[in-house]
Amino acid sequence: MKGSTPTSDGLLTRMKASGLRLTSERKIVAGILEAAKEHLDAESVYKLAKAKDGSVHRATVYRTLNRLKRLGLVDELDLMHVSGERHYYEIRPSTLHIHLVCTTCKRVEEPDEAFWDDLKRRVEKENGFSPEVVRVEMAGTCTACQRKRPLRS
Amino acid sequence: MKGSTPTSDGLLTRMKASGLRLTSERKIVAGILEAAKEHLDAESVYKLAKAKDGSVHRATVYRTLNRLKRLGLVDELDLMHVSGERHYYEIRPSTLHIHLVCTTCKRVEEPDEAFWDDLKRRVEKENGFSPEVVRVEMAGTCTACQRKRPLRS
DNA sequence: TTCAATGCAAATCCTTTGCATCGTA
DNA sequence: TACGATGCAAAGGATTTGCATTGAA
Repeated sequence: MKGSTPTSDGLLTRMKASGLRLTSERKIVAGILEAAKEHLDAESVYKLAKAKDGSVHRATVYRTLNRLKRLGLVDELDLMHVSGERHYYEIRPSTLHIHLVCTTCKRVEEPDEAFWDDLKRRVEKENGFSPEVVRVEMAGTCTACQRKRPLRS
Repeated sequence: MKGSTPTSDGLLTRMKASGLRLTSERKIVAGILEAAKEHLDAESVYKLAKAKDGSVHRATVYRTLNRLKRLGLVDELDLMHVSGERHYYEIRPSTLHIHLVCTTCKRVEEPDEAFWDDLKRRVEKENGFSPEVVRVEMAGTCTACQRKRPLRS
């Protein structure tokens, strides 16, 4: 995750702009999503929230994640199920998600967005499709794991 | 879905090659996946299977989909949750999925794979990552819906 | 003050599992 | 024939919902 690179305007600001009431529970959830250094599933968000304030209820976390998702402020990912059936939440980075998931070490890289413009232009030109949100997920082998296992085992 | 374009070798053939027993239930499920003209979730596959043979049990369908998924013969998609929380199953086309999901009419286009090589080469060169399976999902507006609503409503 | 958001607990939905039986290889 | 696959029913886990209460705007 880019996690600590605070996403543009701050999630809270955008939540407010979307007309959401900024309750203390929502502030906690937003904080967790912004600080996340790895992808978190709903249960993990709940546990972290509960650790900050024992009174936060699971249902509230689910409701909040759902609302954020429906507002398009947060996205739900499965990371191609490379490491299980869980679903992960992350702040919508802009319009583009790129995840390179290593099937060996399970680590997730998020490269820079160099080819986005190409991709977008191409799809617009060739398919007449105007993309708003783009998700690119690749499962494969990362540099480190390629070195460890240079030939097929 | 490309559905009716029978995927390379036929799913059944590849199931057999993977060492699976070809029971009548599995043949039914394979047939449904191959014939599908749209993306199907587990429940839909079950209903279609049940329609073909009333004795097919839901658990069998789930078990079969799971096994196919773990074998890499079938992929599970969420299509960016554009039209709900369901998960969809499709035969793994090769190594590449491209889905353009229209947020207005919910239709899913699957363009040809022109930019795949570029994308792959780029990721290999710039990130040292060697992709095996690639999923590109874009949510946006399709040609038809752009015409219907040329400016932002 | 008002209406959205929360906590709580029950309900629901989806998926998985244990076990006896069946059928493919 | 043997062992993997199925049907069935029950368990399990994740997520949602109704309702009374709380609290942000």
